[in-house]
Amino acid sequence: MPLPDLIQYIPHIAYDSVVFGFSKGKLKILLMEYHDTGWHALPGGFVERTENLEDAVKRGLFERTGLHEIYLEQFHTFGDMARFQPEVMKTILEANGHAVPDNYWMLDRFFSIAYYALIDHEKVTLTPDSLSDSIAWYDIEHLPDLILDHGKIVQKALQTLRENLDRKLIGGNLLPERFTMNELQAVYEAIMGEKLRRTSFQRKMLSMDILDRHEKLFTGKSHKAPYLYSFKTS
Amino acid sequence: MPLPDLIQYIPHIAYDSVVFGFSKGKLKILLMEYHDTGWHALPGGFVERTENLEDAVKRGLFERTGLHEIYLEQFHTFGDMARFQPEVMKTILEANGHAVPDNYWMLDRFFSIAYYALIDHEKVTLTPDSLSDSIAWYDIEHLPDLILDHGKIVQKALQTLRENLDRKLIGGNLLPERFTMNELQAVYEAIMGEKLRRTSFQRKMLSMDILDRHEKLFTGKSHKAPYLYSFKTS
DNA sequence: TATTATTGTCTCAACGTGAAACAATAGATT
DNA sequence: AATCTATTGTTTCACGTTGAGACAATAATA
Repeated sequence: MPLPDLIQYIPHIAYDSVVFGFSKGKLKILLMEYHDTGWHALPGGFVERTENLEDAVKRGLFERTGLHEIYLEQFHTFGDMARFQPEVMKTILEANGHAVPDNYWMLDRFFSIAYYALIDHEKVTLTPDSLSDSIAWYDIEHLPDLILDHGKIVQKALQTLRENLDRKLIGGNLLPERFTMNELQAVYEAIMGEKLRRTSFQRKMLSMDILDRHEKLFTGKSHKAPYLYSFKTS
Repeated sequence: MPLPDLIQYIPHIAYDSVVFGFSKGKLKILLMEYHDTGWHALPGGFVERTENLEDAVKRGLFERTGLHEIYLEQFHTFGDMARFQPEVMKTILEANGHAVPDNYWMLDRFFSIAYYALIDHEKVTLTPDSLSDSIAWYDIEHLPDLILDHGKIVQKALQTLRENLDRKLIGGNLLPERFTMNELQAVYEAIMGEKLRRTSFQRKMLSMDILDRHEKLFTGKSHKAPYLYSFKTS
């Protein structure tokens, strides 16, 4: 596979996405691992010459997760000189067997527009890109070191997610269509990083009139069965 | 004055700033008016090759307002194809007597990183740039039509400012060092676009323990004199 | 039938806010 | 000097929200 040609992309502009998922009670994000280097990075990409910015991000997410309809929110653009480290990209490309000219466009200074996405962990089919050995879920509390300023990007994403959690009622995007109140509470706790009071949480969620209550979920355990809920579509 | 050379700037990347001020009970923003065309636009600019993004924005704000220390917050990056209208910039440049080559870099597609700033209206010394007849304050409720998507940028700035107003306690940045409770309330009302209850507002502000109370302000009017307040520096 | 674990609901106290009353006071009027 | 007017600072009361805990309901087991 040859090096991508600059002609189809806009130079100096990239995006990075922080894709949140929820599994086994933990909040996780998607990370790529590049060939040989062992370096980890956020899934990102470039914008085509005639493509809307947000369409580029959606295209990249679809290629890696197989999902088309994704909850997506832009949260910050990173443009410090400190993130200009051409030797990082050069090393990654060379580890893939490419001969990289010194003036190759991917070695230029880039501004990265960062988005976070919320997806149902169960629905994704992960596909690495050509430069990567893997794309996989990593527990938000035990992340490996990330290249460039990607660690800072993750922290800012998490901060923004926390600030938006109540205001935008987005927690449900991390769960399947139907879920128990306990599962929803676990999502909120994983995002906020703190325990919440069961009764207050339930009362608050129900009083907001955003949930539909469905049938009970019988798990086989010897106790009262919880109801299943879904978010109202209207 | 010759056309700026691309060499010193990063192509495809611009910033726009929504500078809020408060005067005569009204919330205002700064707009440029370009020579001849009569077109209005947000004050913006480009990022130098080795300059941090935020430093570029501060540089532009200093050139136009004379202020160095400014409350500044990034809120969104605009990257739709719909904002790619090279004939707009071409018309502006030609109205300034420039001969514009078809491939001139300022006619390319640009991504604009938008910031809002809060400043004390009394402290600014306004200076137009070389392409503009004027830079002046415009009442947020009576803005002229703006070029490209600058109207949308203003609306998004205002929305973000409203969302951040209570959470970040930023209203004071629009006032002088010392102010009365009534003036602070007027700022909040102008931003939120609604009247607030005097007693609740006062109680809330005082209970947050963010204000220092100073001497009274005697205006000569025949009624009780209000105290002056300032935001705690700590 | 009793037990256990968990869920759904209710109660009460503490707190925050809207609405209104009340108290204080700088200058004008008499 | 006493009174009046307009505005500011404070207090009170009603009401809604939330934390903390009690209580009721129930699915499977002993």
